[in-house]
Amino acid sequence: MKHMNSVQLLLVEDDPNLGQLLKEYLEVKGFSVKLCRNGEEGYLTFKNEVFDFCIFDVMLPRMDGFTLAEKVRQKDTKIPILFLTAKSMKEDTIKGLQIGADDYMTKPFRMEELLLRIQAILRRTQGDPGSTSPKEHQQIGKFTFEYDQRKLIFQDEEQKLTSKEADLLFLLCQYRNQVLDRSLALKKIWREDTYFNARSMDVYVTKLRKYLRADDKLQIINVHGQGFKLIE
Amino acid sequence: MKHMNSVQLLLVEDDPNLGQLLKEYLEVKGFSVKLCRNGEEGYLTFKNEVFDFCIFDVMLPRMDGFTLAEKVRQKDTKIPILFLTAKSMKEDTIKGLQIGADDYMTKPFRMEELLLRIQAILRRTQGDPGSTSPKEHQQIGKFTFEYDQRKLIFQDEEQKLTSKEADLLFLLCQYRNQVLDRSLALKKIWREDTYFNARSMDVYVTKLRKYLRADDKLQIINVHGQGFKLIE
DNA sequence: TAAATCTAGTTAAAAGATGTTAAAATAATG
DNA sequence: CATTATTTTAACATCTTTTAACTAGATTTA
Repeated sequence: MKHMNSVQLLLVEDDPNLGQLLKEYLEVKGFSVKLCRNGEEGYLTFKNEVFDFCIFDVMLPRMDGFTLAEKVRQKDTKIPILFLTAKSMKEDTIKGLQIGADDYMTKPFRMEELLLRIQAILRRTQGDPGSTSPKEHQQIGKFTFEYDQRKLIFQDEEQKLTSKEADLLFLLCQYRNQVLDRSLALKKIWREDTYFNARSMDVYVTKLRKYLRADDKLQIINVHGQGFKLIE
Repeated sequence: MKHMNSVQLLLVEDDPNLGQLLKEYLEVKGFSVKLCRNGEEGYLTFKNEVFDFCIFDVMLPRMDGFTLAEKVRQKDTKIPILFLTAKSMKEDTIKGLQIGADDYMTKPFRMEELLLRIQAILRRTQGDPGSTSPKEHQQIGKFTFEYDQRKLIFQDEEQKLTSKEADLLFLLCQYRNQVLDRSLALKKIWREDTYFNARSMDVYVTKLRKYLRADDKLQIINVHGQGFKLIE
C-alpha cells in the first residue's frame, strides 16, 4: 500500500444523495474529500483550507458553480476545476470554458468515469502519482532553477538557495505570470496564514528579488491585498 | 542501527483486557510489545522510543487512532500501521486509507489472524522494491555501499565506515530523495532524540559528506528544522 | 483631499539551527 | 595494560529563519 498524502478534493454539490455518494466513492479511491452544500460554504471552505482539486455542481444555492469557480480562480489560477452540469447545456459549457474548467461531467454519469477523468487531469497537471517526482529543472528568464538542488544558475554563477527561498520561488514559478495568492503561499509553505508568517514571507520576497535582479526582464510584483506575481 | 532480534511493536488499545491479552500473545510469538492505554500516551511513547510496527485501536481516549496515526506518519513515513476498528465502519476504512494504513482488523477477531496479517505486512515491507534489504549492496551514485560490510566502494578505492557512519548512510539511503526526519534518525540510531545526540549526528553528516564528495552529483542537503535529504 | 489605516519594502538584529574541527571520553583490540 | 578506533562533547563559525523597527505605498474614511 502506498504511503502518500492523498489528494485534497473540494466537492460542492447540493443534492445530498449524490454528494454523499460521490464523497464516499472518491474516499474509497483514496482521495480526501470535503463536501459542501452550497456555493458560499464552498468558497469559505476553499479560503480556509488547501485543496488540490475542485468539483463543482453548476446549479448551486447561494452561489452558482461558475461564480464560485471564478472566485476560486482569483485565488488559485492553477487548481483543476471539474464541473457537474445538470444537462448538456451549451451555455454552461461555454461559460465554463471561459473560466478555465478542466473538464465536465453531464449528469447522470458513471462514477468510474468521473474517477478516470479526475485521474487524467491529475496526471496532466501533476505527473504520475506513483512514480518518483521528476527532477525539476526550470528556466526563469536567464536563470536555470534547480529546485531539488536548491540552486539558481546564471551563466557560471551559482546561487545556493535556502529551503524556504527555494519553496517560494518554486511556487511563484508554478504561478508564473499569474498572481500567487498570499494566503495560498503562506498555507502551502508556512502551514498557516498568520501576521508574522506574512511578514516573514515579505522578507523572502525581497531576497528573491535580489537574486533575480541579474535579469532585468524578471520581476516579482505585488498585487496589493492579493499576492505576488512573477513576470518574465 | 542495531538489528534487534525482535520486532518492536507499539500497541495502543484502551480496553485493558484486550490490550493485555494481545500484548501477551504477541510477546509469546516473539515480538517486543509496548502497550499504551490512550492516544496521547501512545504518541509520547512513539516519540521517545523506536518501533517497527504500530497497532492502533481507532476509538481511543485523549486522541483517536487516526489522529495518532497522522502524527506518527509525519515523523515516520514508512512504519507499518494496522488499525483495530470496533465495527466494519466505512468511514474508518476510508480515513485509514488516506492516512496510509497497511491493514485493518475488525473486532472481534482471532489473534492468529492478527498474527498472520502482521507477518504478511512485515514480509511485504521488507521485500518492497522501494526499500533495500540490509544485506544487499546498494548503489549510491558512483559508489557501492555494502552496509553489512560497512564499506563504501568507488572504483578501486574502498572506504571503511564505522558503524554509526554506516547506519546513518543506510537510513539516508532508505529515504533517498526524501527528507529523513532528524528526530526519527536520532531515535533509530542513537535511541533517543537529545540535544547532544543531535550534535553528534551533525558531526556524522559532515563525515558522510566528506566521503561522498568524490561524486559531485551526490549531496546531503539540510532541510532547516526538519532533517536531511540525500539527493542523487 | 488630508488624515487615518492598512499593506508592503527593506534592513538589521535576534533567535535558532547547522557546519566544522579538534580535543576529550569511551569502547574495542591485541 | 597499552594502543587504537570510535564516539561524544565542546567550541566556534556560519547559515537560516523569524521578529522588530522603520519607511513607503495604497486604499479607505471623514
